[in-house]
Amino acid sequence: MQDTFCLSVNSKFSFGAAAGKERGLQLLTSLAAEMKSAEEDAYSYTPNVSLSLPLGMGNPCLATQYHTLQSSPVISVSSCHQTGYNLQNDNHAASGYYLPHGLRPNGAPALESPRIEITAYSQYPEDEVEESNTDDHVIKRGVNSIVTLTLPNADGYRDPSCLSPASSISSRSCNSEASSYESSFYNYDNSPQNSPWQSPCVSPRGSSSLLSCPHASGPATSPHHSPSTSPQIGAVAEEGWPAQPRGSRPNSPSCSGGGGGNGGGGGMGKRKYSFNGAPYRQTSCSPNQSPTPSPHGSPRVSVTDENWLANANQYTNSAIVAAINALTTDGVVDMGEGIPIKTRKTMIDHSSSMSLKVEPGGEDLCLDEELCHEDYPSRLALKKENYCGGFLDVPQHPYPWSKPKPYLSPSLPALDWQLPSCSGPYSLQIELQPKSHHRAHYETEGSRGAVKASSGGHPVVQLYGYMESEPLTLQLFIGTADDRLLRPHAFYQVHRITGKTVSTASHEVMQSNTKLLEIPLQPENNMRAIIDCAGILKLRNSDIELRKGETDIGRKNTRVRLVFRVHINQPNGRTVSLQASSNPIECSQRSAQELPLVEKQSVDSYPASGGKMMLLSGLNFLPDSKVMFVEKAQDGHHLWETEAKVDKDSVKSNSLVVEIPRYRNQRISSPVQVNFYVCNGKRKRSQYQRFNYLPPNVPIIKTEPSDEYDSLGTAGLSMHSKPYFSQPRLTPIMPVADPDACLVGGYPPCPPRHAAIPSSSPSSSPTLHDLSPVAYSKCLPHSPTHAAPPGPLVPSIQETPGRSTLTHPASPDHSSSLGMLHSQGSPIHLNSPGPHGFNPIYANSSPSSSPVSHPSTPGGAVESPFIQAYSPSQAQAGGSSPTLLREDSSPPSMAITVKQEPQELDQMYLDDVNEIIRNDLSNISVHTHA
DNA sequence: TGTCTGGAAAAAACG
DNA sequence: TACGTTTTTTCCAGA
Repeated sequence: MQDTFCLSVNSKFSFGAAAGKERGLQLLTSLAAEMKSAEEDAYSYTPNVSLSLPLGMGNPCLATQYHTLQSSPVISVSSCHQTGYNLQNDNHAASGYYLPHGLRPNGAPALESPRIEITAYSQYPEDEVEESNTDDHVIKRGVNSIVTLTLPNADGYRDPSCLSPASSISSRSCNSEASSYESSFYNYDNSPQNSPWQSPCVSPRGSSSLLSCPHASGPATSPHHSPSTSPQIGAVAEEGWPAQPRGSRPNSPSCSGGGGGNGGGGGMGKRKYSFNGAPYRQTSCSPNQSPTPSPHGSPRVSVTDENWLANANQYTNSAIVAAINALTTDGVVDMGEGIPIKTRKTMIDHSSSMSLKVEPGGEDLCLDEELCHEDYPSRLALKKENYCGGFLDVPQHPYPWSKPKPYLSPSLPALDWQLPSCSGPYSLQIELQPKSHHRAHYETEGSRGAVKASSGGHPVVQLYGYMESEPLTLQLFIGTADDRLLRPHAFYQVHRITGKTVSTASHEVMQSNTKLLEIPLQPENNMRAIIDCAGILKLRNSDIELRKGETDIGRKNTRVRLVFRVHINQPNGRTVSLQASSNPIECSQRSAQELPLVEKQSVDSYPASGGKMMLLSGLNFLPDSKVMFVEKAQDGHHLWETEAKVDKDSVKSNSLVVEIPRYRNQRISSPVQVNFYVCNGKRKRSQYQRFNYLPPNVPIIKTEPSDEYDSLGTAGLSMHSKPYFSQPRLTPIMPVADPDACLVGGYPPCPPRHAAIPSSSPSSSPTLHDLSPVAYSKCLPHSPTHAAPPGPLVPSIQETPGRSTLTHPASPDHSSSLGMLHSQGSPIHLNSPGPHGFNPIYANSSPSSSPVSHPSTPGGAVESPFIQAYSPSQAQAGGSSPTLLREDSSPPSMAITVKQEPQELDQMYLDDVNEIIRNDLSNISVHTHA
């Protein structure tokens, strides 16, 4: 940890030239020290707290502090948050709070060289590393706070409203980005107060113009180019980077940007865009240039929108917000963080013109930029000096109109926090799941359209239990679908689609480095939204991997999930935040065509004797497909593997019947969790699906989560929605970084909570969020209660004293280690039952509400199905209710079953990833100078 | 004309 | 280091 911090600090400072930096350093240093201890104690939390808040260490609930800060300007908890937010780090920040250092890199402090950071992180387990952004954040925050204090102004905010009408145009990344970055995006971080919605101002030029779409600038105007393409790169490429030699793909941002990457490529003539031409990179387009009319102008604000917008304020807490905002600006300092070094360098030169566009990875930049924009006046100075140090100078633009301050949600949970899908009377459900495959488009390509539903049409999301007349905003972002906790996907961004065929109004906003699509949920539509406005943009791996702090690798990391969130203000001032995530979506071209995908299974547990036929439904099954059952030890090595008998005669491309093999040990006394996968060839395997072998005497329980699948069921087999873990196994659970994590009160989680709710947080329901200043407090873990085993995540939600609960992403390690449950649908559910009071299961008042039932979701089941998963930690911890998660109806036995393996990773995935990471780390040095 | 798509070549990453 | 394979990214072209 220490190292990390140190590094961060240094790096940042190095960048930051700003005056006061030293001060900041000192502070940081001290903070770091504190944090460190804190971290030790509380994992990630520390960082956040640290900075400004002394609370710290001792304090169990950082979050609280954090929030507290909000209330008290001084501390600037909020600032931290915000800072984080502002910086892009929101997530991080947030996460940071909860996450241990290692978490995502995004937030990583700006190091001069990303590599360095990585190295530092390397210390930690992969997981940790990845997730850990926290530290950085912390630092940043600290820094920010320090620095920031001064900045306040929100004048400059961009008008969110302006956003991306372009999007429509949008398909093009440029636009999109532009929009997002420029107009559309709205960084929560940045602008806290106003909700973008509220101020729909349209920028005359279109914000985009400012940012300008790369297109214009781009030399080559290939249609494809997405202007926005990677901003950074673009900039870089165009100006800074001369053409690179082809062969090398840029690993470094530069490369990417440089285009070298591709551009480089081809000797062949295909890749036109090389640096020079690099269209996409063009992003660099000078704002001015942006030929593209900014979407802003776009009328997009429909009446509907307006209404919707009106709500925007919901979250706003004026005073606090204001304070926060002021603080927020700080983030500027860090802006550089997200940017790959090279890029930054380049950027420096470019300065203003480049501005907004950020590389994919650069989104950070974008954020930054936005930030810059927002506070422009004050910020600019900072930016350039500090953070930007040259990089992202954003041209100041003239936003004539006052920034719409988006509402900032200082208190809103970070995107990597795990939230429940239902709380109290509310239940957010995905009524219609997206197709399992959607080819994402690159910035260099045109849009590939909106994500479609498997049954045709588009995904549908509905909020149940909401009886108010005020419309709400549904947020959508692209999340991960791996074994770890659900978090924003670093390599994919949601892309706003507009056009004739799009019936749903949307609006882009940036939060942290993640683009969010905000969609109105209106009472007149029964709080139901058809998601026909969301496409998926693929960012180049090289761009993202170079990002500072980014530890995830993009290769083979092509599965994502649509993550929906809604924040409901309560009369008492609290906010209930719900989240539902879709089934995993394979976004690569090739994979979608060849890899088998198991979407549902008719049986998820059966006695060790086996013999029962299980129906699998999914995609790309072949007559030669094999189904392998595997049991792995916690250390990852195979304990047992056997090929199950596939009924060749019944094999269809979308369904397959397999006989459950006999387990190796017929005398198990407790359920044993194993995995199985479908294999079409050497490297063509599906992700692991979960399966539990039950002791002979245990009543068989079919876990069919839902009857829904029955329909599928051929032969009467009822299907479970996705494998528990399976694909996404992700997340669900949150490890709570701190066991003690506090939950915030709110509604009790979904009704059925078996688990007792922690007394401590009586009211807390994971879901709730308190906007109140105090709100997210983090609780430091003291309590083992949550059990999360030491590292492991606890599913959880935090409760802050009295506040809302959230789950945190577990620490990286944890995450990996965890078994997690994963709820495809809603991760949240999983939470640890016990301590936190979450229940895996929800009962919903709403019709379909219960997650479990999630009837609503056709796939609904899907969402919650996994529930079974439980958090290992819990299991281990014992304290928590073992129950866990079983969502379904799984038999009692299920409850017992806990997964023993905390984490089973998909080999294909994880193994590869791990290796890659290892390699990467080993090569870091190399890259560094490269 | 512009958006979507499917397909595939070229480049890069791996082993 | 060379080479084959796999994956990623860019282009092309048709609807």
